[in-house]
Amino acid sequence: MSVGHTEVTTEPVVSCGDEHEDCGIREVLDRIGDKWSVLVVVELAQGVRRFRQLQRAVPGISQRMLTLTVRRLERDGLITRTVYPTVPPQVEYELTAMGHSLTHLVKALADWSSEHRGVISRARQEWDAEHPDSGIR
Amino acid sequence: MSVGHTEVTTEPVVSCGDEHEDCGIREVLDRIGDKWSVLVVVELAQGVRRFRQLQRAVPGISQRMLTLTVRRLERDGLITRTVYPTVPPQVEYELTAMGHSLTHLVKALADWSSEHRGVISRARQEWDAEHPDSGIR
DNA sequence: CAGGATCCGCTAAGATACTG
DNA sequence: CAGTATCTTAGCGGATCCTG
Repeated sequence: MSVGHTEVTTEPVVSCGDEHEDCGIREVLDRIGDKWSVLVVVELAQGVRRFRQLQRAVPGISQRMLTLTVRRLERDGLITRTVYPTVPPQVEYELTAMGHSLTHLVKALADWSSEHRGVISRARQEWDAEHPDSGIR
Repeated sequence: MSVGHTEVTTEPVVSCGDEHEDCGIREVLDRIGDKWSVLVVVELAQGVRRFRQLQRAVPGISQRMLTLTVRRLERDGLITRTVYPTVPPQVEYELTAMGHSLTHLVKALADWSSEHRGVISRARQEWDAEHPDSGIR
């Protein structure tokens, strides 16, 4: 076995050898990679929430987007939607068991983010300084 | 303290109490939540790759999208771009240390995905059956 | 309160052609 | 090979109005 060749390749953590090409990563990202899903999930991690409560908890989200977001999360079995036939109507959203398990993943994301936020920010500034008008942003 | 009130609230895994509102989750998702970044990172987790190698390894990506993707990853300090002034030109992309750490996160995503893929798929079929023409997909 | 229905602008992303 | 430049399109997401 030849030495001298300094190729590190730090052990393939993701070999992606299971599926035809992309693991199932894209499947997850297609669900939580959008603008709002994670924020809704994070809020629901605190407990049961009603529609308006969610909208207030996630500033900037429109009714339309909130509706679409909770519908998709419900469709995937990540949250439940309970309608109480009162007047005025009352609808409660709650994480399912799977939804809660997703919460752990979100925490991993948050942890990684807070750990590297500074480094990324500095790398970005440096890159922007070296590439003044690159169009990238 | 009253009992009787069955509110579970299964321990807030993500309390999100650090930042003003959304933790740093969106920051990560804005980087890897797009259509291609993760796939490129996964491929680079195998080792150093050249431009065309990456494009072949990620079927369906266009030159333009690959360029944009690697530029952004480079800007964020997740990969390095090394140009060898040969002819024809040769450019090598490689994960940085931070890029490799991101790899662990991606593995967590892949694991969660493969664990729940079945459940999600079934939940989705059931939902679609109950809501024939809802517009959601 | 909890949404459904519309209209509409913006940008991400694909296709194509060209360059050092 | 490794890109850049340009054009075009799809659809995400915002705003607004309306209903049970």
